[in-house]
Amino acid sequence: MPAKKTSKEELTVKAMQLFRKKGYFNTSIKDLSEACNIPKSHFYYYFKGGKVDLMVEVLEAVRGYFTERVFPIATNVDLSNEEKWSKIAEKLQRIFLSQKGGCIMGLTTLEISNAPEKDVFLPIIQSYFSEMINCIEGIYTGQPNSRELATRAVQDIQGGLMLMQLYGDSSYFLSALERSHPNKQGI
Amino acid sequence: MPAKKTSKEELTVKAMQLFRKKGYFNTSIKDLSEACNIPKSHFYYYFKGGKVDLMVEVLEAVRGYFTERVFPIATNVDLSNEEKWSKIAEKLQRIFLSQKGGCIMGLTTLEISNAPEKDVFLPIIQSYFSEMINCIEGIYTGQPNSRELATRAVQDIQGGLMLMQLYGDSSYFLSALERSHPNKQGI
DNA sequence: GTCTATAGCTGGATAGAC
DNA sequence: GTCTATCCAGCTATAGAC
Repeated sequence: MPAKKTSKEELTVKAMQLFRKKGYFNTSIKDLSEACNIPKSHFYYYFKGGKVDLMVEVLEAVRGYFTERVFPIATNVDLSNEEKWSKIAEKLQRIFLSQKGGCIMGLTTLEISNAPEKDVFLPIIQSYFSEMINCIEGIYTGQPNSRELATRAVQDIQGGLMLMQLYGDSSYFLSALERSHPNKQGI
Repeated sequence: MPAKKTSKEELTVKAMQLFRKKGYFNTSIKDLSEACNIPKSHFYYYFKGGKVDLMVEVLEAVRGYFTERVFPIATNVDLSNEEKWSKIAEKLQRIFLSQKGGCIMGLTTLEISNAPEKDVFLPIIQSYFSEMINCIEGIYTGQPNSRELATRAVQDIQGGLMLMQLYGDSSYFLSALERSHPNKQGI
């Protein structure tokens, strides 16, 4: 395992934590370098395109994590829909409650959607949310309007993450998870 | 009507539009001054506390608008719950679809909730969302769990505004409004 | 690959003329 | 009240030694 690869991954993880907490525009390369105990210029060695390049790497890493570790749960044929959901809900709780800060995808969307960087960042985030909606839709099999229910679940969760940040109270997020349980989707 | 008051209001409105589109950290005093065709220093005459002070004024103006013009619809005794909701939904559509940009309250929450400015900004936004939840709860009278349903509606709408920004498609927001109709809250 | 040093610019904010 | 001029801190990014 080459040292380069390891270091770049470490920087990406640290950057993710900071972007998630403080947002893209309010996180400076100086903040990052101090959090990593390296000189600022080191970032420009690994991320030739500067801050934008770094953010792309971060967003793709987050999306990749969900694509590989979270969303595939929905296609596991050995699990019932209830089991799939409880496993996914557990993962989401670990991800969004384990550290301060909210959802980097939601925050970046709002920060960036009217800025020049949108052309680079938004496509990655769009894939992320499309995959998430598809994932949940797969768990709502049998419902005639499974697509709308899945979209609603994602919106509810995303709004819950926002109110969680606002009031410092995780119950908004947790309630959204409960409401999104496949057992509760009957109309 | 003194000239001072008028000018300050104009600056506040322009600032609101920019903050809503670009966010707090990515909007500079220079951006604002160019949008208003005045020198930068002019802002510091009206808003002694600088950018923070200006943002407080903006957030309070937005909150004030909803408190005076939107939320009172829910307590109008001449209207049925359906009528109340359709009037409120109409207002929300005018507010959130008439111009580019999303919800300044949601964006600011996520941008600021781990920054020093949170102590000044978040209380105003908290009042705004608490009033909104109360407002919708008042329309869900008769439902045993009206509070949870109202909270869900706010989260759904807020998530819808986010996906609207992300995909450039207002149907996420509009679907949330439809789902939040008091007629559809039976369990 | 990792560092120091610094360029070059833009940020928020202020002083002071008018 | 409104302007010009300016300060200084902070930013991204690069050059170049080691």
